[in-house]
This record gives sequence, C-alpha cells and structure tokens, in this order.
Amino acid sequence: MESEEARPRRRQARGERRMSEILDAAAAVFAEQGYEKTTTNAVAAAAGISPGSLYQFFRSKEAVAQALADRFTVQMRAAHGEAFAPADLAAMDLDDLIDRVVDPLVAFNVANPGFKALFARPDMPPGLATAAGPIQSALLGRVEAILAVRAPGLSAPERTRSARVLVQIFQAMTPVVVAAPEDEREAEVRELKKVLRGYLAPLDG
Amino acid sequence: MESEEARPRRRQARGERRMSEILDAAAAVFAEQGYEKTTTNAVAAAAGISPGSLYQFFRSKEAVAQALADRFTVQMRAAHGEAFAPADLAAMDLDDLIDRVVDPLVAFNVANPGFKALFARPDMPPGLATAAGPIQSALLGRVEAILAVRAPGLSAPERTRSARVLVQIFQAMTPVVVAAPEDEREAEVRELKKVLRGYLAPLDG
Amino acid sequence: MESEEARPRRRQARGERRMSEILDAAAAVFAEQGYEKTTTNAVAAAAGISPGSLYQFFRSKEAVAQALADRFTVQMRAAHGEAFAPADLAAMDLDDLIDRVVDPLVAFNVANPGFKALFARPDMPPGLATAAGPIQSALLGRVEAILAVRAPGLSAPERTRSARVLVQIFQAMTPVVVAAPEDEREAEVRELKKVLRGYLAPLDG
Amino acid sequence: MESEEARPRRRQARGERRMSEILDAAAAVFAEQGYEKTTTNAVAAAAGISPGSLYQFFRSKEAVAQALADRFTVQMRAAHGEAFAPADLAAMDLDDLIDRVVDPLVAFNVANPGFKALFARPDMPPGLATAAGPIQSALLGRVEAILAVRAPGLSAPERTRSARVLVQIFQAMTPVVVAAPEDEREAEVRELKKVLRGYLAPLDG
DNA sequence: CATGAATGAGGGTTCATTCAT
DNA sequence: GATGAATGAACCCTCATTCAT
Repeated sequence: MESEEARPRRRQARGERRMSEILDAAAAVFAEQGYEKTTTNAVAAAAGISPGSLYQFFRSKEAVAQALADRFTVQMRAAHGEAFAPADLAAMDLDDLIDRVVDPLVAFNVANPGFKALFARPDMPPGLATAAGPIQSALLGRVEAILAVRAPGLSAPERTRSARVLVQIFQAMTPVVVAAPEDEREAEVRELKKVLRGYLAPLDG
Repeated sequence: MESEEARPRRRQARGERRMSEILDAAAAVFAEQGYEKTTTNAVAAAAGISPGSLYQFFRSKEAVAQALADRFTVQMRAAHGEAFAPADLAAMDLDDLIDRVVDPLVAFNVANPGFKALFARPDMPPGLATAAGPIQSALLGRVEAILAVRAPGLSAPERTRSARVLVQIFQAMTPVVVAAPEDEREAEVRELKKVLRGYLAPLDG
Repeated sequence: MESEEARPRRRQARGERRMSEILDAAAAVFAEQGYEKTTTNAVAAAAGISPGSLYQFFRSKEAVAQALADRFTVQMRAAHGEAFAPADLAAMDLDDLIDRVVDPLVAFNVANPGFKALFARPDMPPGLATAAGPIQSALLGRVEAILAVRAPGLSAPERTRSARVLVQIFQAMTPVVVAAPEDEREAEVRELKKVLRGYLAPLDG
Repeated sequence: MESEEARPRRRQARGERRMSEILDAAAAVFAEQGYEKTTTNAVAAAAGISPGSLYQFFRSKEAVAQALADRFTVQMRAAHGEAFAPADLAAMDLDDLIDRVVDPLVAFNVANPGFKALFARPDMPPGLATAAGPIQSALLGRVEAILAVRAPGLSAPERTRSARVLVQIFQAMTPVVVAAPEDEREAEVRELKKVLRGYLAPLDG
C-alpha cells in the first residue's frame, strides 16, 4: 500500500514521465516532418498513446512545441554548463575556447535531431517570436558574456551584434553537421570552427 | 483576326505572362505567410485569377514553389552575372571580390523578400531536396569557380566543402539582413562580409 | 452565351438558391435534433452537398443558425404582415383581433417546424442573446404597438411587460400546437386563444 | 468497528449521500451551462470526486439528468404538499387558490435554478420524452385534481387539456420569473397569476 | 482557357466512458 | 469503492484539387 505522501508524488512522477515520452515522440516526428506537417495524432501514435491522452498533458499542438523547446533550452544549458565559467575564459587559447563552446553544442544537436525543427520555425506569424526564442536568447546571453571578457574593446551594441552573428553562424551550419554522415561530421565541425575563429580572431583582445 | 501562325505564339505569350503574374503573387504570399501556411486560393486571389485557373498553369502547390524557385535562380544568376567573370578574379583585392559577389546578392534578396521563404524550407520531406536545390547549386557552382582561381591549393573535395560553407553562411545571415530596418542594413552587411573574409582570408592564395 | 450582366446575376442567384437549400436542410435537422446535436455534416448531407461546400456559404455552424433565424424573422414578418395594420385595430372585436394575429403565426410555426429549435435555444452562453433575439423583438414590437392602441391606459413599462407576457405565452404553447396531431391542432389553438383573451380582456379598453 | 448489520446500511447511507452531492453539483452545472454543454467531468469536479466515481453511481450523463429530474419531482411535490389538500379547495377564493399553488412552485424554482435546465430540454430526440416527463406529469396530475373539484363541468379530456395548458403557461413564465432581478420578481409573478386567473376564471364553477 | 462552386480527406480538439491500479 | 489516466469516435472546419459550365 502506498503512503499518503507517496501516492501523489508517484502519480506526478508518472505524469512527468508521460510528458517526457510525448516530448520524445514529438521531437522525433517534428524532426522528420517539420512542425506544420506534423500531426498531433502522429505524435500521439509515436508516443504510444491515444490522441485524447496527448491533450491531457498539452493544451494544443503549439503547447507541445513550446514545451519541447523549453526542454531543449534546459537540456542545452546543462549540456555545456561549465563551458562558460568565466574563471579561465580570459586566459584561454582562442581555439580551446571555441572547442569548449562548440563541442557540447554540436554533441547536443547530434543527439537531438528534432531540435532544429523548432529552432528555426519559418511559418510563424510574427518575425521572430517562435518557440525558439528562449533557446536563442539563452545562447545569445552566454556568447555576449564571453565577448565581454575576450573583446572588451567592443561597445555594448557591437557586442550584441557580434554575438548575434556568431549564433547565427552556428545555427546555419548545425543542420549540415547533423545531417552529415558520421564519418564526415568531424570535418564539418572543423569548418564551422574555422568560420567562428575567422570572425572572432580580429575581435579577440 | 489572328494569323494561323500568330495565334499560338500569342497564346503562348499570354500564358507566359499569366504564369509570371502567378509567380509574382506566390512570391508575395509565400514571403508573408511562409510556404505551409500559404493556400493556393490565396495565391490565386493575389494573382487576380480563380483557383481553377491556377491549376491550369501549375500542377500543384509544390509546382508553383518549384517554378518560383527556378525563376529566382534565373533572376539571381542574371543579377550578379558578370560579377563572376573570371577575367580579373585572380588579381582582385579580396575585399573587392567579396563586395562584388555579396552586394548584388544582398540587393536581390532585399528586392525579393519571398526568396528566403523557399530558400530555406524546413518542412520538406527529404533531407535537402527542397525547391531551393537549384538555387543553391547555382550559387555553389560559382563560388567553387571562384575558389578554383583564388585558392588553387585546395583539393576538389575541399573546394566543394568550402564553397558549401560560404553559401551556408550567406544563407544564414541573409534573412537577418533582409529583416533589418533600412538604417541598420548596412551594418549587418558589413558583419556578413567580415565573416566571409575571416573564413576566406586563410584560404586566399 | 451569357450577357455580361447576366452572368454575375445568375451566379448570385445560384448562390442564393444554394443558401436557401442549406437553410431548408438546416431547419429540418435542427427541428429533429436540436441545435447542439445537429452536425454540420448532417446539414450538408441533408442539403445534398459536401461539408466543404457548406462552409463556402456559411462561416460556421453558428452562422447557419443565425441566417436561419434571420430568414425566419423575415418570413414571419411577411406571414402576418398586414395583420398589424393599425387602421382598424381600434374598432375590431377582441376575438377577431386575436384571430388575426394568432392564426398566421400558428400557420407559420406549423409550416416551419425547425423554427422552435432556434426560437428557444437553451444552451447559449448569455441569458437571452440567442439567435432568436431578433425574432422575439420583432414580435414584441408589434404586440406593443397593438397594446398602445387597445390598452391606452397602460404606462410604457406596463405595456412592455404585458407584451412580453403575451409573447411568452405564445412561445410556450406553440410547440404543443405544432406537435399535436392534425385533428387536435384546432382544439389546441382554441386553448391558446383562450389564454390570450383571458389575459387581454381586462386590459382591453 | 462496524457491526455486521450496520456496515451495509452505513455503506448505503454513504452512497446515498454521495449521490445527493453529485446531484447538487449537477444541478449547479446544468443551471449554469445547460444540459448539452455540461460535461460529466465538470459535474464530477464540482462534486469533488473523480470522473470514474461519478460513473459508479450513474450509468451515464443522461442517467444523472434523469435522477436529478426525479429528485426535483420529489422535492417539488413536498414543497407544495398540502397546497393541494382537497379539503377546502372547493370553497376557496380563486385568487387564494392560485396563490396557494403558485407561490410554493415559484419559490421552489427560485431556489433551484437548475430545475429549468431539465424542465425544458430542447435537444432531446423524441418529441416530449425528456427527463422532465415525470415532473410534468406530477404537476399535471395535481392540477387535474384541482380542476376536477373547481370545474366539475369539464369532461375528462377537456380537463386534461386544460391542466396541460395551465402547466404549460407556468413553465413558460417561470424562467422569466427566475431570471428577473429580485426587485422585479414580484411584478412578474403578478403577471403570471393574471394569466392563470384569466384562463381559469371562465372555467371556475 | 477561365471560372468558381464543389469536393472530401484529414487536421486539431473534445468528452462520455472505461479500466488498471 | 475510489481514482484519474486512457480511450477513440466524432465534431467543426480547412484547403489542395477537380470539373461542369
């Protein structure tokens, strides 16, 4: 028999797990079909549940995407967590710095092929307010923080713009890296880093 | 009354014009709504024709997108036509070269905001075979040609890869440039060029 | 070949006819199933068209109900049109007056069994703002006008209230009259008139 | 610990209480939303139980409505119980008689706003067989009994019909009375009584 | 060729009901 | 008995496409 406390917690745990499973399924389907062509029924089926059940956890298709994006944000933040510790940022070699930032991000993207489907949603009403918003800003903030240390000569607006450019580059090249066959991936990553270095080097104090 | 010969030709000419008008309308609607959210009826209405008529010229919505992409390819090719004339490529200053290539492309993208809606279609079934394929390869070929002249040390596969990287960068940053308010566009373009130069400089013979 | 003027008019005429057919079908289905249980697909099927076609004429199920209510209003107004001519209202015998008002209304309700399904929609959000609103106010206004002539002693608020009572009575008894087998209908109508007369006689100047 | 005999009885008592609570909740929700728009989950939530539990007491949504109607019938019967005691019916003043019958009924309706939601259900398949059936017949029988005393000249069928008319009137006007702001209620009730008296007076022996 | 009404499969979502715990 | 997650049929509505005129 369950203790009075254990029951709700277990219930909740089960719910959390289900939500997670649904998001896993959604990530897979979004990755394969894109956001618009993805059916909620397809997501439900991929999650092994009925369409009705999906709506017990998420109010709408959009809410699923939102939650998935949120989860990606959290996961990504965790994925490269200490990479941005400002402690040794100043002294580090530029190449090392780039490795430290890029490698976990690439690993994350490779491990989460559904990510890009939400990261760049093109069919959204207003210009930039996609579900990717939070993800983007998370990255942006960190890159800006790095620039503040490594390129102190930049004015605030310049720093913001440069950060945006770097994130943009990363976003642009990531799909190619992810889509590349495993044995070419390394080479693609090298190119990505070259681009970043080429842009960063002149700024680097 | 029309001559027996003139009639078909005129017919054809009228048809061409109609197709062009439809594509104009499609470009506008795609630009505003994105590919998936665009309805064929909306395109027909924007073109001032009936839905049935649209299907007299294009087999499907996809075919409209395809044709539009093709037209963009041709227009773009024309837009920067002689920029790639190999004559003086070898001797030119790198910054000048970049200007020569980038400026017309940017101008084209600014003038054709519908372009990017097809250029980066995320909801397409197979990995990369979007309607943008032809556009991309057109660009790719030219960039490769330039690299062949400016970076003769590169092996063929390296050249291909580098060209792809350059095109990728361009594609990634173009939407930002296009979306930027007019008075900031110049600055965005400068950043784009910085990125390209940063990547190209080490390769440049 | 159609004249330039005839074409749009004929088109429009066809559209009007279709709308009318849909409303006929809707009236039948509403009458049989009630508003909530009525399916738009059922209405379309009853009208001999596809679900999609229905939506070419009406934006939503609600819009169908609205249009039907409007049509009923117009038809009903026409049905007893001159019955309310104020000319001879003053001199007329009370029983005759009641006959003049009630008979056409009853005939209308018998001929339009779908009417009551919209006339008293219980599942609508706000208290009284159903599609029947206009119908009710149409009747109300006319009854008030009659009272102004026949019961000049009533104050304006009293007149309004009395009119509402009369309309209420009529609404309440109409479903019974309509549902009654043909050979009992006459008797039911007599009762209805008795009720009305019983309420009106003391007011009648 | 419960005695072997007490247990089942207590169980049953608890069950009765639960059922009653559910019906309370149902009455409230039906009153607010109407029958069709009311969800069983909403009723369960309002009753503070789970959807599954609701179905332990009632076979279906319809069964809940039925039981609620039954309970209303019983309550109403009790509410005006002795009002119909035939003892002094014959001698009573007509106005007094009406007061005696109407006042408790009005009070009951005011106190049970959910009543009317079931009393006049429009979306029911067959002509008249709504959940209100029993309620109606209960009232009907009593009114008929009164008429038998007060209007002995009426034939049996006439009596039945007249009773139905009276009940109909009452039903029609009750929603208005209930919905009226408190300070206008009295006036509405007066009108209702006027209607009833106007119809009854000629029949009254 | 043009038209635009017509089509109908399918999408997102709801809700009465069931069932494993 | 109680729970509440799970179910799945069905609803309203959209839109790419067709076809009679």
